[in-house]
Order: sequence, then C-alpha cells, then structure tokens
Amino acid sequence: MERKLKDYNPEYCPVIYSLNKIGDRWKLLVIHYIRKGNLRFGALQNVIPNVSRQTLTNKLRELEADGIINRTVYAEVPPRVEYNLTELGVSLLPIINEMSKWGLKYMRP
Amino acid sequence: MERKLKDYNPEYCPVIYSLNKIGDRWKLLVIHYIRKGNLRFGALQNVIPNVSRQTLTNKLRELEADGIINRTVYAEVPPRVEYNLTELGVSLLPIINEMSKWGLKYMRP
DNA sequence: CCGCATCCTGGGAGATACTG
DNA sequence: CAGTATCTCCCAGGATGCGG
Repeated sequence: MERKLKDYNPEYCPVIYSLNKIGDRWKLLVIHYIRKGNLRFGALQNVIPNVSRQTLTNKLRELEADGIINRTVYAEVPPRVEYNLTELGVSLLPIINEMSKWGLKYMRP
Repeated sequence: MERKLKDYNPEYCPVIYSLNKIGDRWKLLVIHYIRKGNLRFGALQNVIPNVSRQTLTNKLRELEADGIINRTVYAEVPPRVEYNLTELGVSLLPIINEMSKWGLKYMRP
C-alpha cells in the first residue's frame, strides 16, 4: 500500500490531496501521454522512458481505482486494451498544462 | 545524486522538465507553505507533516540550487534563517494554484 | 534555532520468466 | 499483446546526536 501524506496530516489541505492523487511522476506522465493519444499499454511503455511493465501496470491500476482513467478490453486476437481519461482525468489537464507552460518557458537545454 | 528522468529520456518534454524541478511532493509543499508565509525553517517543519530535518534541509538546498528560493541568514541570537521565493519560484505558483483548485473541487473527506 | 554527519530501514521500482 | 508473479536492489527519507 502506498503511504500517503493524508494518513498523518492533521491539517489536510487541497494541495496535499492533489499530491496524493497525482504527485507521482509516473502518474502525471501517464495522464499526459494518454491525453496525447497513446492509449495502449504498449504505446505508453514505448513513450514513457524506462518504465517497467510492472510499474506501469501498478500506476494504471491506481489511476483506474481513483477514477482518473478507464480501461477497455477488446476481445480480439491479439488482445487489445485501451485506456482513456475519465471526466475526472480530464479535469486534471489544467494542472498538466500549467506544468507544460512552465517547462516551455523556463527549460534550458 | 538524484536520478532524473532527464538522464535517460530521448524525447525530452516540458512536462518532464517541470517534474524534475518540482515533481516531488516535498518541494511543492515547501513552495506552497513559503508562499503562505511560513518563512523559517522551524515554521516549515511544524506545518509540513512528518518531514524530518534532514529531508527538509535537502529539499531546501535543492530548491535553492535550482534558483527557486532564496536563503537569508540573520546574524542574531538565537539564529534566524528565512526563505523566500525567487522570481522563478513565484512563476511556479500557477501550477500550485491549479492543484489547489482541483483539490478543493474534487476532494472528498 | 538551524542544520550537517551518520547510520539504517521500507518499499518503490527494475529484471525476469510465465500465462490467456 | 498485455499483463501477472517473484525476487532483488537501491536509495529517499527517518532517527539521532553533535556543533555553530
């Protein structure tokens, strides 16, 4: 189980709540890349640098449990699974947009 | 040394850059609370749940090295040290604001 | 009060092999 | 293809004591 700040924070504040949902580099990257159209497990693995299948799986499960993404299995051969942002997931995009804007502005090579 | 996604990411993207600077729950919390007026080391330690001195020290150093906060030492007895956001630090506030807004809207007790 | 030096531990993450 | 199951490793972070 993931240890969360919530567990021992007396003055629970919104920022901490958000951090507990997405304050994890992997999760933000997953959301970011799903938004960009990388919907399949393999696609995500290719585009996110150095994620192991294991970790990617875990993060996808957590995001699903938090209602941020949907998982759709297509009964095909070979099997196909697609992930999509839920409404809640979409509501996170402004945060990622702000981060993206900041990165663009202040990034130095 | 902190292992950064940057080190092994072929397609370097702004979101990842931002993540490398602040994609760490402690750092965001530090920025958040400095903004709220908790400028002293002790104040930060009191207000951030369960940070050890060590960790807080490290994060403050990293933030300082990244030009996000300033450190001012007052030659008093007892000693006093204050941290302030630099211009670069202030430029991060929109991100935190978005996170705060999101938390307020979707937080369930 | 602030914070460095040490030591130590837990659990996040990688590697690998195996299934439907 | 898209996972699960295991095992291992590593280091971020906690605890503690000292020093300016």
